[in-house]
Formats: sequence, structure tokens, C-alpha cells
Amino acid sequence: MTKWGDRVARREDILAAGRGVLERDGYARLNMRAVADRARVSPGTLYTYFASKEALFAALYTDRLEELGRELRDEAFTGLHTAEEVIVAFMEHWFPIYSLFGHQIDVWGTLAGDSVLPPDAGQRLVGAAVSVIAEVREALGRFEPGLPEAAELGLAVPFVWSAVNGLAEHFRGPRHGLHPHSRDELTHFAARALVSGVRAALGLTHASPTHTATTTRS
Amino acid sequence: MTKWGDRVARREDILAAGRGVLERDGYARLNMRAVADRARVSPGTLYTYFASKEALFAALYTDRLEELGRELRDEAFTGLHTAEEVIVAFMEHWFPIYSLFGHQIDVWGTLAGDSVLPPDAGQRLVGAAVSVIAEVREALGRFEPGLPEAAELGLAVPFVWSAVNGLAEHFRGPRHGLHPHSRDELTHFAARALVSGVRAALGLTHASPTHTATTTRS
DNA sequence: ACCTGAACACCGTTCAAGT
DNA sequence: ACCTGAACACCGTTCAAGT
Repeated sequence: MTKWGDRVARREDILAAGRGVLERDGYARLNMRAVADRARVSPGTLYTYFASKEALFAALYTDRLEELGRELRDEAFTGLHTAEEVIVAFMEHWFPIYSLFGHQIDVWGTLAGDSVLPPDAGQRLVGAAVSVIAEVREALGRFEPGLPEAAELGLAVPFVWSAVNGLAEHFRGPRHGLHPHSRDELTHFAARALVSGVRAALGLTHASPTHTATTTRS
Repeated sequence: MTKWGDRVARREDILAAGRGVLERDGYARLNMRAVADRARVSPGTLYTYFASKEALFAALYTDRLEELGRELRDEAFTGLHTAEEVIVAFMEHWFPIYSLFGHQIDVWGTLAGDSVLPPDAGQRLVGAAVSVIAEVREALGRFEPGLPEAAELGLAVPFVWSAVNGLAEHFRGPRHGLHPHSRDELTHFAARALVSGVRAALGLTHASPTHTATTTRS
């Protein structure tokens, strides 16, 4: 039971309540009254901690992105052997997060003044997203030596990012049950196509030596 | 001025009003009162023509998809020489439509019973979308002879569709102004990467003969 | 039959009043 | 200072009443 006036613990109560409602009911049923109830505060109190529903949501998203950055660095991206494996690992970690948050909030839009987030909340969110992308880029660079110097890398990054998010959107909800292929098959197919496609479009001559030597695990 | 009791004209008034509000103000400001005002009916009347806001929106989307199918067939896909050009042409036509409708409604979700659309409205919507995809597939098949028989075509289609929608989402709103590359550059880069990537992932040996002979236009 | 518009339910947000 | 909860604004939707 958070004590009266303990703003640090109260803020954490509210964030935990938001996470709880979001995970149990999804964004569609995330409303401020439900969060207030779960955090055992009144609706008005929420607004002394977060400027708006969107700001609360952005704080939850930011926390999750920062956690993802650590997961990728410390676990998901270790022991891989090919760029394809990096993409697959990233997608498997990214899809559930996108499914909770990504569809609802536009990270880059906050930069463009698109949103009404308080500037500091927007900056934390963008920073966390940039850092996740940097992590992926670094891991890919291990197996694609030419990548960091490629002239059109600035095109490859938004292309891959967009394509991965398109797939994440595809896997959100029940619709992927419609075609006969499993989620896993499509994920692996996409990773192969993205890596080959970007290599070709960037004019990279070939993969890393480890790539051709590695046999598929499936 | 639509006459009292003319249900056909009234329905068209409502659809036209919906299109008008949507194009002027975007989905965020599309509300039933605004549509009713513009159509010069009362809010209650809307619900004798469309079961819900979503059903009205789906009808607008369906009409637009059917029009797109005709545009692709009769104009956009004629006189092209490579698969890349097909993808570029499709994206240029698709992005503005996605920007108005695609972000808000989940075509495939209606099939999965995800939505609460009346069944016939859902079926018309899905049919229009399927027909657009078939148009793209047919055009690609002209320049990729091996495509229709490829074993994993069933993976390639949702992959490309998802990637294109991810890019459409990327170009929605102002955020693409953030990186220094123009929309056109990213569109062309994506088309090249998608075509090369899918070819490689499907194990297609090579492009059509016209492809290598064509010089880049940029 | 077709249409109106007041009313209901719901939800983001505010603010005067409490402790 | 921090917190409450009634109230306001807005919007999807319904339905008794009008023509």
C-alpha cells in the first residue's frame, strides 16, 4: 500500500496498473478509469503524473523498449552466425512488443511534432527506439562487413525497419491463421528475402565467410 | 436535394459525405455527426443505412479498392518493363489509399471473425482486396516467369504485402521528412530489394531478359 | 416507411473541494 | 502538497416520436 504523498511509488503503481490492463485487455480496453482503479487512485490523480493517456502509454512503451535493448544485447544476439539469424531473432522479440504498443503509437511522429507528448517523454521514447535499432545494426554488421560503409545504408535501415513492422502488423491479431503457412515459416522466409534483397540493392558482393559455411538449423 | 424516401440517393449522399470528411479531415476527425451534417441527415438516419461507423468506413474502403483494381488494370500496370516497375507503380498508387484507410481497418481480420462488420460488407471488402493483390501478382508474373510455379509463392505474397504496408505506414504522416532521403528514393530502393530478395528466397535463377537490359531511369 | 433529435453510455480530461 | 470524484466535452449508438 503506497503511502500518501509518496510520488515515486505512486508513479510506479500507475505504470504497473497500465501494464496490467494492457496485457490483460489490450489497448482497445485500456482506459484511464481502469488504470486508476487498478492503481487504487482516482482518475484525477493520473493527470498529476502523466499529462495524458498518450503520455502514460508512451512511458510504458519506452520502458519496454529499453528492456528490449538489454535483452538483445545480453541474450538474443549472442551466439548467432548469420545476418538471417539476427533478423529472425529480432522479429521474434519485436512482434509481441509491436503487438502491444507499436500499432498505437508512432515513435517517429513524436519527433516530427506530430504528437502532443511532452517533449521529454517524446525524447526518451525516441532515444529508446534509436538504441534498439542501433543494436540490430551492430549485430548485422558482424556478419555483413560491407554494411556500415554502404552508400545507401540510409535507405536500407528504414526499408528493413518498415518491412519488419509490416510483418509485425500482419502477425498482430488472428489473421495469420488464414494462410496455410506457419508464423515461423514466414518469419524465416522474410529474413532470407530481406537479407538477400538488401545485399543486392546495396551492391554488396557477398555475405560473410561464415554465412555460406553455416547449414540451416531447421 | 435528395427526395424524402429515396434510399438509393440517400445512401450515396452519406457515402459522399464520408469521403468528403475523410479527405478533408482524416480518420481522426471522421465522426458520425460530421458525416450526418454533411449528408444533411440526422445522426439516427446513418444507422438505417450502415450498421456502424466501421461498416460505413468499410464501404468507403471497398469502393476505393475496387477503383484501384480498375486503375491498375487499365493504366498503372500497362507499358511497364520490369518487376521493379510494377512494385513501384503499385506503391505509388497504394500509399495514399493506405494513408486514408489502411491504418484503420484490418481487411483480413474481418475474415477471421475479428471484426463486427456485417458479413456481406466484410465479404465485399475482402473480395476487393483479394482482387487488387491478384492484379499485382498477374503483373509481376509477366516479368518473373518462374513466379507462378514457385513452391513458396504462398510465403512470398504475404511477405511482399506486409513489407509494402510497412512502407505505407512509414510514409503516413510527416515522419519520412526525418531522414535525408526522398520518398522516391526509398520507394525505388525498396522495390529493388523486394524483387531481388524474393527471387533469392524463392530460388528463382534469374530475372526476365528485359530486366538486365533496362537502365535505371533516375 | 422514412427520418428526426433527444437521450444514453462511455471515456479523456479538468477543477473545486477535501485532507 | 497531494488526492478525490463530480462534472464537462465529445462521440458512437438507440429509440420514441414525428411526417
